[in-house]
Formats: sequence, structure tokens, C-alpha cells
Amino acid sequence: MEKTPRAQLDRETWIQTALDTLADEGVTGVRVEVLAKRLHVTKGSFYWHFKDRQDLLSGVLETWKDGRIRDIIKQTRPEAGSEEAQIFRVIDVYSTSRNRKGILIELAMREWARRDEAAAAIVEEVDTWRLRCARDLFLACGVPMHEASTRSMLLYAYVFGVSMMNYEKFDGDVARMKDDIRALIAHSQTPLASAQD
Amino acid sequence: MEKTPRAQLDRETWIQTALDTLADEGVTGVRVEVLAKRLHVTKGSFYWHFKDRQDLLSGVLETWKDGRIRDIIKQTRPEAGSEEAQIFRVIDVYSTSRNRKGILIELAMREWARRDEAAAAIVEEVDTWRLRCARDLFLACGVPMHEASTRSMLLYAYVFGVSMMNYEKFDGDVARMKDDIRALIAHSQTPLASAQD
DNA sequence: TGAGAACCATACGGTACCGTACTGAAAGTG
DNA sequence: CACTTTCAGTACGGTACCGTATGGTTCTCA
Repeated sequence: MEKTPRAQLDRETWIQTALDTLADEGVTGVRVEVLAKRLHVTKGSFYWHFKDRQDLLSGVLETWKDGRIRDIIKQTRPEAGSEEAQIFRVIDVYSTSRNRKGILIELAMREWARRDEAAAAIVEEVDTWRLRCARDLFLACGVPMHEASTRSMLLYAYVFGVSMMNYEKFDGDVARMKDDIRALIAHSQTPLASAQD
Repeated sequence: MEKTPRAQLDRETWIQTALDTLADEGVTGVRVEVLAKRLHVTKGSFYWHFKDRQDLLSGVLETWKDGRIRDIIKQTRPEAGSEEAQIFRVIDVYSTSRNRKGILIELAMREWARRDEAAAAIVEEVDTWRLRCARDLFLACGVPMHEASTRSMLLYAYVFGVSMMNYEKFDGDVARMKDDIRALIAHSQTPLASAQD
């Protein structure tokens, strides 16, 4: 991940390392000298590429925003007939244990946004894109406008919320519960059909 | 809130101040000298009441756990006939902008739990209590077991998730959406009835 | 009232950061 | 080959913490 002892670093490498650290430790954990140690250089390098720590953090925000918006557009690109599968996929991206790093970054960004105006603006922009794209999928499924808005909101609140819970000791069949919840969010009128078998 | 210049402090006061700071700044923000400044004393006081910073943090965890479990038990105490109202109330406690401080502490605890075993264990214990109590409410409404588990899980994932989102720019009628989501989570088979009017 | 306990202040050493100034090396360019 | 640009290292001052040691108050109660 971070070998190549003699290659020159660039802004992008620093930002990626900052994102890794952000996932593990939160914003307060992305510190100049810590990143430098992770990259096996000294901070002399850092202050060549960045004005100061805030400059790095701004770069992190931009990089994250661009990536998230690009991803959501790709995932919800119109594909007539497979809209429901796309909805399922959007749910799975952040609610299954795959993509653990993405989930951790997501949570760290929101923690950051609670205490920083700039981060809050970025998260709001990303959330708005996601909600609109998900709503369009519901609309393409024939769901009326207001209900489409409501379901996309429930969808994202659920995926972010579930990634924050510790439910291991609650119920053995978590997988089945998650399937049922996914169906409840995505389907229209007969939720929890699988609860009857 | 913190006047009374000559009153003696006790453990409880320090822990409450720590909880306030936790809500605002997260765990990394509860620092001994910062709390001391907030209480207008020096850390000489702190180290009389606590062995070290970790001792305080353990106290915070215990205090929070006890309060949350007491609250959830009170809120879900069997009241024949008003189970649905109780479910609504459980949703509202953490998904409306009232109780802002409680929500912030909740989020900070989960952030903490991601990086600390002890905090994770406490959050898991609290979550398990809440999920079980909510499930019992659904059972009292006549919902079958597995569906009751599923709905209580969706309930908490939603309330914690929505408290983390920035959706102001998405849809004007957030209040109506929240009502519909609440109905979708709580009611059985005809969700989003209000979407038809 | 005087001895001890309870509580807080002061002062200190140690660590982990940020940001700056300056030096040094390597790589590109005429 | 000089010469410049691009990058990284070293060294420094400053701040904000943690935890300890020790001393000073104020309260309690025999």
C-alpha cells in the first residue's frame, strides 16, 4: 500500500493516506507528523505540497465529494427494467460488511461535518445528490413523487444508521432481517412477505 | 450551569461536564485541562476525584449506560392499548430536533465505540436493551416475532441514521416525509397512506 | 482548638503536535 | 556541465495536553 521507498510523493498520495487515517481515527487523527510517519517521510515533504493542515483537509473534502458523486451517478444511471436491482445495490453498498473502509470514511465525514462548516456543506451536497438519484430510481419504478422522496430518505437514513449499530447480541438471523428491511424500503405495498414462510 | 464559585465539586459534576463536552467535541475533546477550565478549577481538583483520564471516561460510560437503559425501560413500560403511541414516541425521541444534546451524545458514543472496546461493549448493551424493548412493543401490537425484530432494527437504524444526514436542500416537506417514514416503520401493511391524499 | 481529612492550586517534566527556516539531494534542462 | 526546480531532511520555537509532587485552604469533629 505504501512501499516504493524512493518514489516522490504528490498531493494525491497524501490525500489518500489522509483518507485512510480519517477512516481509522477520525479528523482529529489526521495529523501532519502522523501521516508523514505512515509515508516514511518527514513533514518537510508535507509542507512542500500543502500550505498547512487545513489545505490538506480541504483536498480530502474535494476528493471525497467528487468520488461519491461520480459513484452515485454511475450506480443509478438509467437502466430500464433493472431499477429495483439498482435500488437493492445502493442499499447493499453501505449496509453490508463489504466496503468497510467506505463505511468508515462515511461515518468519519459525518462526525467531521458536525463540527466543521466546510465539511457540513460537502456532506450536504453529497447527500442531496444521493437522495435525488435514489428518488429518480423510485420514480422510474412508478412510485409517485412524494413517496419516492420519502423512501429514498428512509433508504439512506437506514444504511448509515445500521452501520453505526451494535446488534450482534440481539437476534441470530441478522441476514434475514436485513433482507426484509431492504424489501420494506424498496418494495411498495407488501413489505416483509418473507416473514410469513 | 456552572456558577457557584466556591462549591466543592464531586465525581458526578465532572462526569456531567464530560458528557457535555463529549456531545460538542467527541471523546478526543474531553481533556482534563479543558474540563477544568470549564469548571473554573485546575486539574489539581480533577486528579483528586479521578485516578486519571481513563477513570473519568469509564465513569462517563457507566453513567450514560444506566441513564439510557432506565429511559428505554420507562418509555416502553407495558401500557395496554397505547403500544403504537409508545412506538411513535420512541421514534420521535431521537429523530426530531428536540433532544439535540441527547442525539449528539448518542453519535459521539458510537464514534467512540468504533475505536474503543469498552465503549463498544457499552453501546452494544444499550442497543440490545433498546431493540428488545422495541420488539416487545411490536409483539404487544400483535406483530409476529421475526417481523417485530426486523421493525425494531429498522426503527433504530433509521433514527440514528437520520440524525446524521444533511437533507435540508433535498425536499421542502421534511416534516411530512418523517411522518410517513414513522408510519412505514410502525404500521404493518399499508405504509405511506398519507402519500395518497 | 487543634488534628486530620477533604479538596484545590501551583509548579514541574514529559510527549505530541503545528508551522517555519534553512539545508541538502536528486532530477530535469539549457 | 552549470543551473534551476523539485522535493525531502533537520532543527527550532511554540502550544496544548497528561500525570505527579507538593503545598495551601477550608471543613469536620472530637
